[in-house]
Amino acid sequence: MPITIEDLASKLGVSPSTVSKALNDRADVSLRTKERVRKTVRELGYQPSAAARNLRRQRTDKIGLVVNYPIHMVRDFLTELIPGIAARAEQSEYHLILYTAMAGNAERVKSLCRSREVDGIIIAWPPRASETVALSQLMTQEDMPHVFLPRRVPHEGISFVAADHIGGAKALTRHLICLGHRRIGFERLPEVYETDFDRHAGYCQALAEAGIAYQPDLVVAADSSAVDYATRSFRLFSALPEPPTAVLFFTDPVAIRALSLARQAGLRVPQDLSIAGYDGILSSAVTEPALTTVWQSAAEMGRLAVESLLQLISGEGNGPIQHTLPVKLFARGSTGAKQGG
Amino acid sequence: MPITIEDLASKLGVSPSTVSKALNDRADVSLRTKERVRKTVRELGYQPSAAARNLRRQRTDKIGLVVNYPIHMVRDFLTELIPGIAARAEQSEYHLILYTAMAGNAERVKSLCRSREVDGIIIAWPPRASETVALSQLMTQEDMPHVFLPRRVPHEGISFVAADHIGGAKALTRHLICLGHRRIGFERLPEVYETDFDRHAGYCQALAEAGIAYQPDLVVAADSSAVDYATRSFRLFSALPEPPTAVLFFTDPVAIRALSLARQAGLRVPQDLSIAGYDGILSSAVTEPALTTVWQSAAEMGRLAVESLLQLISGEGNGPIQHTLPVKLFARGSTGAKQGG
DNA sequence: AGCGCTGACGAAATCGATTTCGCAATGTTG
DNA sequence: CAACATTGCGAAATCGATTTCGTCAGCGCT
Repeated sequence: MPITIEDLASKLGVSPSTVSKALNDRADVSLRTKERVRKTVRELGYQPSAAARNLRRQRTDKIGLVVNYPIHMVRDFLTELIPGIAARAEQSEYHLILYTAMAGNAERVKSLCRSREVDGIIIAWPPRASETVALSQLMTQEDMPHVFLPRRVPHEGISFVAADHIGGAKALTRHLICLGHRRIGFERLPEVYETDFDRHAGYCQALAEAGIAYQPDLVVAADSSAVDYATRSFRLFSALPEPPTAVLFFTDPVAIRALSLARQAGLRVPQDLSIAGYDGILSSAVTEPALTTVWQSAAEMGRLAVESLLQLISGEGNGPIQHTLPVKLFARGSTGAKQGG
Repeated sequence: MPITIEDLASKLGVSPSTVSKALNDRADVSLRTKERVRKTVRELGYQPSAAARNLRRQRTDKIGLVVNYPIHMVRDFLTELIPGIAARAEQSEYHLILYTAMAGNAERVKSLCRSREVDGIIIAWPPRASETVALSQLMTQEDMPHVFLPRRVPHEGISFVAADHIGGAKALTRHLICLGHRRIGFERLPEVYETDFDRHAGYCQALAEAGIAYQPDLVVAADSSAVDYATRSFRLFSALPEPPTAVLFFTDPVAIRALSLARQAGLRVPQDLSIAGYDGILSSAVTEPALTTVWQSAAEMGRLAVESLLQLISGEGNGPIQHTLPVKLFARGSTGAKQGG
């Protein structure tokens, strides 16, 4: 029922090809004709059929965001990421299609590639390194530009946008060291993602630079399968013969939980125990005391991911694009100078 | 470069039509052939071209979400809404395309309709009533199914999914009345959206049912153009000759800000002043004291919106679909029994 | 044998744009 | 003035699927 290019053409007394060429501003249409066409297009409100264009031009001006992770675990990040991606994409007349139900399923990614319903793909949360490499190869074979996010991928041939987690953990650790802390607890994940790896490295570096010996018992592996693993981690720290005076928790929610647990245990924060989180979720600003944390701009990462992807799509840059963004330290009330000793 | 239906057909020694019919499980293909086709499809990983299908079938199996509001103002809601919509859509083999850069621009909505790149549209945040009606008519003319969200639209011909703001404000007000409050402040928006209208109605109803006279001076219109309008509203309440003992703020962020302001003013919450918010954002749970608020499940609204939209698309239901969802009261520490008097 | 019917398949039209190529009408040059 | 270039346009092919319609073989029935 909508108006087609044919309708337009017959109304103008020219051929469809001429209309098409006029609208795409080709050289072999006279200025006069172009004007006539554009005028009528405005009057009739003609809009070309997306499907027909896509089919003929073999591109869709759309990019896909594959969320490769349980959404409820990364909500805060997505909240920033998705608008960031959409806004940047729309600047370049691209649009964003969301795929949230294909977590870890390479087969579905392959189908997505072959259906050609997007020109490029952003994968949020790459799986473990080996799977990620396989996934990337698959997409490369299908000739589908792609960028991973927000974890770096330890492979030189793969494009990603990541936050500088070494720098983030280092900044946090340094901050605590400056406050006089020497026994700094560090919660890490048992899973072997680069994120964990990097943060641990940052922690180690900061200690080393300050000449503080690394104490393995101060590093606790979280058991993310446990229902309330925040409590578990917190207890492991406080059960140590000589408990830390400051603890870096792996995420803000865990740290926020730790604030309550500390209060329940009769510990004052930060006088008796300094607590820091990671990620800079919104809630971290309104706890009592406010949480010291490190923040990565998800919107900025999204923006950069789109820009990288557009480059890959246009085939400008040669080879993979890898970005590591600085993070920002928010030193707030939950960390303070070490008391006594 | 990808495999086409023609490749498949010649590999199998049948015609493209037969392959297509086999894949779409038509009756006029023998079981034996269907099996052969399916087997080869699996082997070759054939996936039909989305563009070609869309063109021929005149549908895309995609729905659009038009975010008709400054994103940073509705982040918390979108965080829940988008995954809710995407998840439900994907259940029915639909996907979600995001449009965030066309706020209030009817012309762009029209283009979207005419390009036929989506089968239906969800509009998040309808504009003022008259514009909404115009927008809806425009889409109806273009034969584009659509649903508004999360505000009700005061027009019987328009489909929407909304939260029960009358009930929400009523529940909050009742809650405060039960706690012994009689002078209950109510912050409202100057803009004339149904949301504000409904909440005010709920507030009035609760007062009326309790036999409490409505006091115009206890109702303050927020000046959302002011930089820190939370402060402005708070001061207006406390400057009253006889200040309220409890206040309903229009949103959680404002209420959270009010918690600080109260503390600064030397008021204890809830002993000296009860404070309630609205929306149930995540941060509301971690303030000190935690905020009493009302929560609407954005995910659930998204789910319902998709379901309504799918019905409109399939043409099952006749006429518009209107849903009003109950909201949930979270009575927390920021509201307490009225002291003295 | 003749008729109609059914089951299985393929040829060709179709969706609506873009792009290639050819052609006619001009303009330019030696 | 002939030869050649340039300009502006249209006919037709193309993208890759779906759908309509026609064909033909095989079958049962009289």
